[in-house]
Amino acid sequence: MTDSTRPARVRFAPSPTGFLHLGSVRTAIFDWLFARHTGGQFILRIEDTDQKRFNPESMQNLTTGLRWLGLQWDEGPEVGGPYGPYVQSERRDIYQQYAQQLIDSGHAYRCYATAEELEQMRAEQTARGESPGYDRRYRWISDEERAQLEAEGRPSVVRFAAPLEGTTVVHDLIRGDITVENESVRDPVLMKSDGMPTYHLAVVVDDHLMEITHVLRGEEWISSAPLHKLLFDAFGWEAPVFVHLPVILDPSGKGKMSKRKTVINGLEFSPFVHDYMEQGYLPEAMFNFLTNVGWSYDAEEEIFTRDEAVARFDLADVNPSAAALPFSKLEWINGVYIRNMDPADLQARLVPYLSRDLGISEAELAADPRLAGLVPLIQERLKVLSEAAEKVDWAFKTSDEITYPDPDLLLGRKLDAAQTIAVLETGAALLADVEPFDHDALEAAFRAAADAAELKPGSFFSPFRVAITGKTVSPPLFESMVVLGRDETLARVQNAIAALRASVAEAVEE
RNA sequence: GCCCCUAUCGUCUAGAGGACUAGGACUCAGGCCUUUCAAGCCUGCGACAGGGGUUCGAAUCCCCUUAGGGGCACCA
Repeated sequence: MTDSTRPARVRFAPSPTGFLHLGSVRTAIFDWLFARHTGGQFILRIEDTDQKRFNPESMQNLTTGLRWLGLQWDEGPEVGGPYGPYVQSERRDIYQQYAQQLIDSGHAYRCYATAEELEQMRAEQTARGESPGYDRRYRWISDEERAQLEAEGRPSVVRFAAPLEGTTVVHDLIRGDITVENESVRDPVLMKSDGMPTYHLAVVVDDHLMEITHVLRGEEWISSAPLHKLLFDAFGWEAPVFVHLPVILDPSGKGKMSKRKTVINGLEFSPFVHDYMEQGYLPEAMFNFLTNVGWSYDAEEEIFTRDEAVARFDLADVNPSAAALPFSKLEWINGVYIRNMDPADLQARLVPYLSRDLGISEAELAADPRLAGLVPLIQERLKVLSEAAEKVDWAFKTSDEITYPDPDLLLGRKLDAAQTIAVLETGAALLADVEPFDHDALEAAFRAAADAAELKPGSFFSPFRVAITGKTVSPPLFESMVVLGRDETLARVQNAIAALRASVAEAVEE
């Protein structure tokens, strides 16, 4: 159990270098859940101190993705807050001030090593079989040497003067104590020569200034946690609680999930949130799915609402071991959410996808009575919203656009072309006369006809399915007929009869 | 190479020394239902990495081994 009585301040601190990644989102979800659980704040901070890698497009991608998932931040870009600015590149002066404070107190120093010099140093270390790391060569130079280098105008960075002896113990909320020899902290760079801070300085200064109580981040940060602890100590600040979340593994189980799409056994997996938006995953399903990786609601239930998760979430219950995302479960969960939706809601959510895939304007679709009839028919058959088009496209075509390139598909089970034509003609007569033209009347009439013809329903019905939709797999038959209406249904059946006759004639000629 | 983290079915997980013949979910296989496809229902396959301790008793605590993962930048 974590102390849930005190409101926590947690931050999600991505760097805007690419598209929003599922691994990042899982961290953001845990941040959000913990903030809500404790009645605290969820803060968004942009870590854009690497000017070379900054990608302006990714800001939009990030905020869109977070909002899609319902992870609205309480403080941060676009919404402001009392601890701003929340974009690190706008906080340059703050970091410079704190770096100077560290230099003044003897906890940091300027280093004048060039990139080439450092590269050579590492090469030599590796050649000697030593582990590569800065050898502190500028830590103990004399004041005269320092003055000389400054006078020459040599560019410099600010490095942390790490303790040379002893050990540092970082307590991680889900992993316990992590102990590291201070000697292994090799005076990392705090301020780069361009005047920007490195992650290490910026994160410590900002987490302190923004009064962050719990630092949630990926386990790839474990190795720098002792450095951060040491920095908090050097400033004389109290460190926040560290929580290193398990990394998300590649679906293949090999290594961290990559930052690009991967193909495994012919299936494509994307690590980017926007791809799931596009495919028609529901944000609430995605949220539910991701929440179950590294944390669990209880021993039995895997489907739960956001509020239920907020009520139970506790960082102390997070599982420390790395996990691959179980994508087959995502499909299942999404299907569950779709099935549980109010049909009117589903219809509204389907409109943008159908509009895109069918080439019909959203306004036109929304007003089309066929859509309302179709949605309940496909609701339990949908795994993702983007599948809808292929399931209902036939309804939006004209009878001429339904073609039968392979007329044999029209054939009922164990029926030849002549028998199938007879079936279709029987059905056509029923379709012309049945009253009312609704599901029950149609089913009754067709079942009676199948009986009379001494055919199994499946074998009698299937020619109509293909005639009407052009496909062997479709939504339920009679409901589909009702959506089309009597005239359109009849026209398609007649076209199918004609297609079969033509194919019989062709076969005779040969 | 060095440092650190982790280890339960194929995958995601439950498990806080006795409630474990190790539970759930997804996937897969079989069956039922059925106008196709789904959905639903039932059944099945399937795991405590290995070895030492501690203890009356270990999936659970300790150690070693092994395996997997992360890190060793003027990137985050």
